[in-house]
Order: sequence, then C-alpha cells, then structure tokens
Amino acid sequence: MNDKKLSDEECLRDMRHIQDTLYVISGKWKLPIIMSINNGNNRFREISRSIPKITLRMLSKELKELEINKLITRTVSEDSSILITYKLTAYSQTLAPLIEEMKNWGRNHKAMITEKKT
Amino acid sequence: MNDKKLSDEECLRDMRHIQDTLYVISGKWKLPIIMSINNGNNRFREISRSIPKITLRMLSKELKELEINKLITRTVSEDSSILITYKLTAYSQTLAPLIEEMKNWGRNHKAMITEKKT
DNA sequence: TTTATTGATATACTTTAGTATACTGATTGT
DNA sequence: ACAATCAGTATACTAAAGTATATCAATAAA
Repeated sequence: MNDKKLSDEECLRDMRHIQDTLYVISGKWKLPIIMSINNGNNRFREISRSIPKITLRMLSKELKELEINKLITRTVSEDSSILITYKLTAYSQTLAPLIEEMKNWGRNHKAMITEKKT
Repeated sequence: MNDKKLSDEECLRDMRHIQDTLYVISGKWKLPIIMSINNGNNRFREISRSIPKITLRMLSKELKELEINKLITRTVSEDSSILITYKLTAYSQTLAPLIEEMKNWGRNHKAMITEKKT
C-alpha cells in the first residue's frame, strides 16, 4: 500500500501485526460492545439491552476477551449492594483513530459501491 | 470513542459503516492477498506461491470479492498468449491509512499485552 | 411470599469460514 | 507425443463463530 517494495519477511511481519489487530476488534459484537459502553452503558444488562440482537452468551464471552485485551475493566463494588460495572480503559482510546478511519472508509465505500455505474 | 455521547441511532449508523469496512477487509486472506499484489505478484500462481498456506479455492474466492469491492482488477490480455493479470486499483490506496494504523496498533498492542505485569 | 432483575453459565445446535483433494481444458516446453 | 504450467472449478469435509434455550444463585421490588 505504499511505493517501496518490501521483502517477504517484512511483509509477513507486517501481516502479523495487522492480524493481531483484526483478532482484537473483529467478530460481530466487539465493536458494538465497545461503542455501547462508550455511550454510557456500564452494566451487563444495560449493555445487553442496548445491542438489539446480542445473546447473553456472546456478551459474556466478548466482555471477557475485551478485558483480557485491556480494553475494558470489570469492577465489583460492594457499597451496600453488589454491583458489577464495565468501563472502557484509558488504553482503549488508542483505538479511536482506527475506529474513526473505519467509520469513514466504510461510509465512503458503500457510497462508492452503490453509485450508479458511470 | 470520543467525548460527546451519541444517540442510539447515530451509534447504530456508525456501527454499520464500521461493519461494512470489516466485511471488506476481514477474513484470513484478504489483506495478505492485497499485500502480495502490492508487492509485485500479479498472476494467480504467483500470488498463490507468495502466500504460504492459502488454497486455490480461497484465493479464487477472495480475488472475486476483492474485485467486486473494486480493490483489484482482473485483466485478460491476448497479446500473443492469454495472460491474466491482477492489479490493485487506484481506489485500493484509500485503504492505506487504515492498514498502516492497524499495523501500528497491532505492534503496539502485542508489546503492551506481553509486557511483564507491573 | 412470590415475582422480577442482575450477572451470568451450560448444553446443544446451526451457520459461516476455511481446508483437502481431485479434476479440467488450454497452452507451452522437451 | 508427453509432461508441466496456467487459471482456475467441484465436491466433500472440518473448524470456528454465533444462536437458542434453559438454568442458576443472589438480591430487590410488589
């Protein structure tokens, strides 16, 4: 995607980084979950309700993976009652430029693909 | 991923754009294929050889999808012999910032995740 | 006291993604 | 004439991702 040609090894190394990123953010629900939490939903049921068709199993599974990847935290508070809260980490903000870029590219791409054949 | 809260509708609309992008670039082989072509491999067998474990079926399938998405072109030239050439489109270059960002984020993320627990 | 809500887990299933292997017809090379 | 290469396709399979549904123990609300 840039002008100079790369060696095969450089190329494979780059691919591994890209695959690592894809692994963290792809799948049907990871980004919807991140966006839901970002939008102010912090409890399991809240997040679940905010994402129309997600199942409890997937939500549970994906929250764990996001926690392992340090994009969210799960905290149990016991002030008068047990309450579990999910929050985005400061680190998760490093994804912002990528998400923004994906949003823009996707919008533009759809417009491009669906435009009347010239 | 930014400070102002969005309405649910705005949020869902953004998600659709992001999912559109993910659909185009995710899967095990799409980016390896793009990078291989970018690296100077233009013929079916060349691309196939340059990507260690890809099967002919997947290469064929993914090339078609990339063509539908206008990221590559497939041209049949008949100057003295039939020869099929795959090339990246000018449009495919719009993916460059995204790919670059994914590469950087992935590299940094791996370092972050594997670093000794402080 | 029963009912609902919270934060999940377990089991079984379906769907999608990817693999393995054999094959084709046209061309080029020996 | 025979083998090799090119650009794939067809069929059958396995693995991964996701869904459906039931269940649980601990609060909280009526």
